[in-house]
Amino acid sequence: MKKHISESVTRLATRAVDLVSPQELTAKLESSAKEGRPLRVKYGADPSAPDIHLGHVVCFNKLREFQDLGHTVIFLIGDFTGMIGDPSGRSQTRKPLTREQVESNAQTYKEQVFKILDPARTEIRFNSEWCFPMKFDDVVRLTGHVTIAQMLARDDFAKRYASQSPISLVEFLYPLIQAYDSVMLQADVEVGGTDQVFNFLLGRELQKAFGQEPQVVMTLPIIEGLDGVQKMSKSLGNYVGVTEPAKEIFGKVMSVSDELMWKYFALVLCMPEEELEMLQKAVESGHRHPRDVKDELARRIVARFHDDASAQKASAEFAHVFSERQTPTDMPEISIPSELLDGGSIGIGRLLVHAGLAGSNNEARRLVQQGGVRVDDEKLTDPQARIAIRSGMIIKAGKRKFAKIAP
RNA sequence: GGCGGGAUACCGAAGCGGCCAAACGGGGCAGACUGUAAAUCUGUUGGAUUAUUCCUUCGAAGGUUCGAAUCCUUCUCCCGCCA
Repeated sequence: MKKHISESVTRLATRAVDLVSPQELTAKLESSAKEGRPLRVKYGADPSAPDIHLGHVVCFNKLREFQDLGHTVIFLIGDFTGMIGDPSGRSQTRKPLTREQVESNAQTYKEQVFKILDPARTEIRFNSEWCFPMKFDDVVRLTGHVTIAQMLARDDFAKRYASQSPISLVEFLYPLIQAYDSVMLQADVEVGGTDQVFNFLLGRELQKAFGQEPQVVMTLPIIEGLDGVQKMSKSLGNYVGVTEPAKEIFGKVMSVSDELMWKYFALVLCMPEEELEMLQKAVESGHRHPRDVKDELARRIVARFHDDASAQKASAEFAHVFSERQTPTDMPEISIPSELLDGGSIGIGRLLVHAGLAGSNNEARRLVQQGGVRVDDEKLTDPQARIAIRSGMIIKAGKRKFAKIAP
């Protein structure tokens, strides 16, 4: 029994960046086992970004581990915060949401989250439940638990304060709300990215103030997105969404840099440490080509969110298009309205724009001048060229954009 | 309440009467290379136009000038400092 629990702790602590504290986690697991009461593991979600991507998956994997040990995940949707937005208007990503938007986002979340989490052991909650009924005196009393010095302990606040950048009072309130959520949920554990440590720790403080046993805080690494530098996020557009088509997921993963792919193996696929090291050694020694390893990564990720067959297909198609430079097996078909045609032909610029392969005539011209356009595999260099339209004709713009003239 | 600083293209940031569709960096796109949509290097990056050129863009509205992102007026918003 004891041994069993220490194994659980070891397993749960794997790849966690912070764990406050292993002793407390052990104690909680013990009392959970003794009382037959599953732990309440909190995960807070932003209500405005319902596209779950690989960055979230890192945390969900961990939550799933808790579930596999019989514990309950409380998936908290921060709809209160979402509906208030950021009144200071500093952050464009924080536009106030309506009730309807929140609900439809929650629905989307459910569909996506259960690709990883076990619905039977997941509780979905909204913080508007307790935030909206609060009276102003409740709020003021809540603020009494925290000092400015504590707030300024948070790294980004400290930096901004030092550099005389603005810090809105609302921004002080958000961590407080998050912390209060932990109180209301009586969370035993809170899991999230490393950027959340401060907020999670504040949760502990507040729980203590409310006479609760403080939650165990567990943070996981943040993975960089496709650009390899910034954290994966929807607003930066460098993400791989779990509901994207197999082809897209595959291609996006293939565009991850060689160094970064290891992180994906570790955190998205939860590859055991020893296996990961072996793989890395195999690449370093030249036994395996990084491209092939990345292909494996991409296939496994696709298989996880779709299935093996789609993964194989995506891989084959990728090789077909990018390694062998063949045209893809399927591509969007376009038809040219007769009013755009002049004697059965059309200017290349207009054609590219119409096909959605270029955003403007100027862009189309640039594309042609740079040698990025091929019609039926023949490179065009003259931006003024006129194309005699023929059904089945294939237009290629850049490396990966294709269109076919409809019959 | 007093004083000062600022608002520039997707983002950051120069420019401070004409050579400014606007330096530079990031990002994006394209090309070369590659068993990768990695890395690296190169080019490109408002719109219309075959081109000459024209149109929109430097917080908003007016004004000065042959000519304004650049000067003046008013306005809006943001930030800091002191109280």
